[in-house]
Amino acid sequence: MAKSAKTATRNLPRYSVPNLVGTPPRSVGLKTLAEHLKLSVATVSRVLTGAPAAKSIPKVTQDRVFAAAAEMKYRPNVVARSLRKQQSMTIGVMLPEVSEGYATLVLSGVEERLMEADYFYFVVSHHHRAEMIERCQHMLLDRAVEGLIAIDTPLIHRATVPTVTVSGHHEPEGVTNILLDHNRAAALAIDHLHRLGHREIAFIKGQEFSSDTDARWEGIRLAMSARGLRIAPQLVARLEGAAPTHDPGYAATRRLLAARKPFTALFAFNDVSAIGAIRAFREAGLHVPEDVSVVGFDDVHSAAYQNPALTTVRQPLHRMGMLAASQVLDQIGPARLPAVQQIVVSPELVVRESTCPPRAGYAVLGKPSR
Amino acid sequence: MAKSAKTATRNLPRYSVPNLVGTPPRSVGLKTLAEHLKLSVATVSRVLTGAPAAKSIPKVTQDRVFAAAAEMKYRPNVVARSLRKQQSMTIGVMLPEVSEGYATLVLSGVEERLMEADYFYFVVSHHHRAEMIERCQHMLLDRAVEGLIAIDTPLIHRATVPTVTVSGHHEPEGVTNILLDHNRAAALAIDHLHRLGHREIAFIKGQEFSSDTDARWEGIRLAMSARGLRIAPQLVARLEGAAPTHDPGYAATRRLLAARKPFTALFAFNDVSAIGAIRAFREAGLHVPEDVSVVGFDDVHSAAYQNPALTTVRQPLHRMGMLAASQVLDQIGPARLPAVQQIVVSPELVVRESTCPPRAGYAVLGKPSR
DNA sequence: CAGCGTTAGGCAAACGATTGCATGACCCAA
DNA sequence: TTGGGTCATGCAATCGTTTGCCTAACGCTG
Repeated sequence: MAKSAKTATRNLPRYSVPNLVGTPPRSVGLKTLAEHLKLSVATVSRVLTGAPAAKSIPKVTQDRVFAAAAEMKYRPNVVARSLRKQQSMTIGVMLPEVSEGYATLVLSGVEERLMEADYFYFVVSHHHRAEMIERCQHMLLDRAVEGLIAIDTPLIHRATVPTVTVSGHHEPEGVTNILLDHNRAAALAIDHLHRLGHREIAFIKGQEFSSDTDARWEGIRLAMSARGLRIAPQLVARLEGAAPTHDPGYAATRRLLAARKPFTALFAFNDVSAIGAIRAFREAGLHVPEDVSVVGFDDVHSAAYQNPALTTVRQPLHRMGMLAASQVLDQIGPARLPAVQQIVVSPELVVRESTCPPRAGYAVLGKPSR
Repeated sequence: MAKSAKTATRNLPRYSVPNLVGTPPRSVGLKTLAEHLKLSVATVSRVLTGAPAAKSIPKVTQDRVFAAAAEMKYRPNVVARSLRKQQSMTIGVMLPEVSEGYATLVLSGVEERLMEADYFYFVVSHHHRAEMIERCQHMLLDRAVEGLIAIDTPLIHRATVPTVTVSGHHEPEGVTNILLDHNRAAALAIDHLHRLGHREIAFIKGQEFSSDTDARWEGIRLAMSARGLRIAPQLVARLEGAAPTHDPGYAATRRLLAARKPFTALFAFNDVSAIGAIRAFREAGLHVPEDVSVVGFDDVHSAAYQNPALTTVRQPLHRMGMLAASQVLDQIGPARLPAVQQIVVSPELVVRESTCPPRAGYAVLGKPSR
C-alpha cells in the first residue's frame, strides 16, 4: 500500500517545481534573446532566418546573434512561425491502413523524401470507408497541411492544397496521379505464363474498393486476348473483405477450387493474396508450382522468402512514394510548379520458384486439361 | 521593373492566377463570423468552444452562432489555437524504420488509440543511428509534440514531455516502458521445444541495437538452465546489419550451419529472421520441421501463411501500441496522471507447423546427436 | 432607492514569430 | 548646403485564437 503510493510519487518527473508533470520548461524565445543581445526581435529574427533584409546587417552583429542563439539554446517556435508564415511544413498522408505490405512500403518512400526537405507528415487511415476518407481529408486540411498524398485511396473532392495520389484512378482533375503501367504489368505476367505453356489461367481480382483493381483487370483482358487466350468466368474470383491479411486470398482460392474448372496457373492480385492462395492449394493437396503455378504482384519483402519463393510482378513502391513526395514538394515549393497529370512507372517481372511449365495433360483438380 | 519589384516584395500567394492548384481560398475566421453575427469574436469563440463562460450566454444567441458557423463553414485554425493554448494535439512517434513488421504493427495500435482522442502524430525513423535518435527527438519537441512514443528505440535523454517506450530497456527514469515478459516468452518457446524432445537448440540473437535483444537473451538463459540445458556458444549467431529484411536471419543461419555443430531446433529472434532461416535450411537441403524445428517471435501476419506455417511466440504488438498511446494521453490529459514505470504484457505461444519432435538419432548436418 | 448579484457580452492582452515601412546616421556628389 | 543613397536597426501590425477582466443593464431585496 505504502509502497505503491511511494512508487507513484517516485515516478513523477521531477522538475524543480513540485508538481510540474509534463510542463516543458519555459524555453527562450526571440524576445529573451533580443533583450540579452540588446537588439530588437526584428533584427534577431532576420539574422537567424537569413531574411533578405539581413544583408545589410554587419557580420559582427550576425556572429553575435548566432553565438547567443547557440549559447542560450534558442529554438524557434514552429507553431508561431506556421501561424505567421501560413505554412506548416507538414503534409498529410491518407492510406487504407497502417499494416504490413503495400501502403507501408510507399510510406517509407514518402518519409525518406519528406525528411530531406524538413517536412513532417501526418498519417491517417480510413479503412476503406468512404465517409472516413472525406473526414480525414477535412481533418488534415484543418491541420493546415500544405499538401496531400493519398495512397490507394479514392478521392472524391479536390482539396484546396496540392494533392498527389499513388495508384489512384478517376481522380478529380488537378491532382497528380502516380501509377503503374498496368497493361505492361499484366503483359509481363501473362506472357511469362504463356511462354511456360499455360493456357488455363485463373485470376484473383482485387477488392472493388482498391483503386488498382480495374486498371489491372483491363490490362489482363488486353494481355489475354492479345495472346488469343480466353478468360473463363469460373476462373476469376474476387477478393472479399477489407482485411489486410492473407485470408481473402485464401478464401478466393478455395472458391476457385470449388468451381471445379481446371486450371494450371493463378495470377493473384497481390503477393499477400498469392501467399494465401498457396496455402489453400497446399491444403487441397496441390503442389506449387508442380501442380499449379502462382504469380503474385507487388514484390513485398517477404515474397523472396516464401516457400516456394514467389514469382511476382514488382511494383517500385518505395520509389513511387518518393515520387509522390517530390511532386507535392515541387508544387508547394517556391517554384510552385504546376501539377502534372500523371507519372507512370514501370513494373518488372521477378521470376522465382512459384512458376514452372504445366505438367503435360494435367490441370488442377486432376482433371485432364480440356 | 518597378512592377516586378512590387510583386516580389509582396510575395503573397497569388489567388487570382489562372492555375489555381493548391491555393487555399481565404477561409472564414472567427472575425468574419463575429462581424456577420454582430457579436465580438470573444463571444463567438466562447460559444463555439463551449468555454465555461458560455454558460451565461442565452440559448438563442448560442443557436445563432452555431447556425452561422455551420452555414459559413467556419473551421477553426488549429495552428492559431495551438499557439494560444500551448497544446498541439500532436504526439511524436519514433521508430527504427517504416517497414513491414514489428514497428508497423505497434504503430497501427498507436494510431487507433490516438485517433479516438483526436490526436495526430508525427512519425520519424532513425534507422538505428544514435545521433539521428537525438536529432529526431529534438525535431519532434521543436514541433511542439505533447508526448513521445519511442518504439524499439533506445532513448538517451529524458524529454521534457511525457514519454513512453515500447520495448525499451534501461530507459531514463520518468518514462513509462511497455514491454513483453521476456522470461515467460523464452520459457514458452524453450519449454515447447524441450517437451518435443529437443536438446541441442540453436539461437539467433537480435542485433545489438535492438532494445529487446538483452532481455530476451536473459530469458533464454534462464529458461535453458532451468531445464538443465546448456547453450553451446557455437550454436548462437547474432543478426548483423540493420536491414529490416529477411537477409540477416538467412545469413545468421548459414553461419550456424557453417559451424558444423549439430542441433535439432532453432529459436530465432523474430519471425522475419525465422523465415530467412527456413530459406537457408532449405537451400542446405534440410526440411523444416522434419530435420530441424524453427520457432519464431512476434507472430507477424504472414507467420501463419508461411510454408511451413511458423510456430512462434506471439507478442501483442497492436495492443502494446494502444497501451502506449493510452499512457501518453493519460499523462498529458487533464487528469495529468503520473507516469507508471512499466507495463508488462504477456506473450503467447502459437504452435503451427514449423516444429515437431526431432528425428531419433539425427541432428542437423546428418551427424548423430551426441 | 441604495446596494448587490446575475446576465450578456465586449476589450484587449496574450501566444511567438515574420516583415513592411520608418528612422536616424553616415557618406558622397552637385 | 542640400539632396539622395546606402546602412543598421527598430516599431508595430499581423497571423487567428483564447481568456482575464471589465462594464452596463437588469432585477431583486431590505
